[in-house]
Amino acid sequence: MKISTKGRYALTIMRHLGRSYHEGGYLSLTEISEREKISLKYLEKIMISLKKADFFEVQKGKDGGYKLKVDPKDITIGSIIRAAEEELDIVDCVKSGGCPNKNNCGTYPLWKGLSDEINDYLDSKTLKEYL
Amino acid sequence: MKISTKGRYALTIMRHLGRSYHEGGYLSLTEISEREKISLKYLEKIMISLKKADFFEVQKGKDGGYKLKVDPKDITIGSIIRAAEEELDIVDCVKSGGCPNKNNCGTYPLWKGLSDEINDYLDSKTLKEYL
DNA sequence: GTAATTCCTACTAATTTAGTAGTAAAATAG
DNA sequence: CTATTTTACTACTAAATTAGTAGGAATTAC
Repeated sequence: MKISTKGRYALTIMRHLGRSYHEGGYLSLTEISEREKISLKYLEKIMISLKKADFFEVQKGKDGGYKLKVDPKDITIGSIIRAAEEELDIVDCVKSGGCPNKNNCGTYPLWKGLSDEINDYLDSKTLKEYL
Repeated sequence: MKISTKGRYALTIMRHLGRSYHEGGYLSLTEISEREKISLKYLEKIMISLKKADFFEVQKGKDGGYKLKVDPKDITIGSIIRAAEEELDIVDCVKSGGCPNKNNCGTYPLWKGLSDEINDYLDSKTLKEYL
């Protein structure tokens, strides 16, 4: 049971963006790629997932990049990880539409409880706390 | 981020063993395999991991199998899952000897906190509660 | 001694995660 | 207006992990 590098790199991206939040300019993936020595192509791919969450404004072309449009104090770590990992559920049965037998399953409450625990924890932390 | 079938099947095995705890006899994997429609060979493999935890007495040969030597009320779900999954750590950096830079890492406390949260939750539940 | 069982070693298949490649489209500086 | 920089899109490959299978040796009850 692991948080994938995708999730961890997503947080890395968000931390860079978070740190430049008050400066106002755009930060490009090229820049983050160089600072972190992570391939630009891989960051681009992670960004595709991350964009679902609608955290940023995008500017193409020279001096372009991304900037946060939400204050880091209002972005939870959970929302970042969920966007990046597509699936943050500990077992398939807890996702919506998951198990048709959940009301009759001896272990469903266990996995549901764990899943809630994880999500609550990650939602209790904000990006600001980890800049 | 998922609990693997290995972990879930390990719990399935332990639930069967837990339910027959007070009868005292041995329960074979063949029997569990038939009840649950899970391949015997796969259950055997999972049992190899599970045995590390020293939960049972083993009897080879006819009418043999496994029986718990620890009361289900004293077995935590965490101890089962950790035995089965080899690695219950959310990121590599939290395992012992993990990251050499942990004291200087901006996100180590996040992952460590999450990891502790998960383990504490699973250790707060006993097998008895899920028979 | 035979049937049922665990124990041991090795292998294969399937799935997921990680990472790369190439190009198109947009935006801007100059 | 054009060269450059950047995101956006599509498709692929490689590596690692997870899931599952196969065959037989050792042990035990009857």
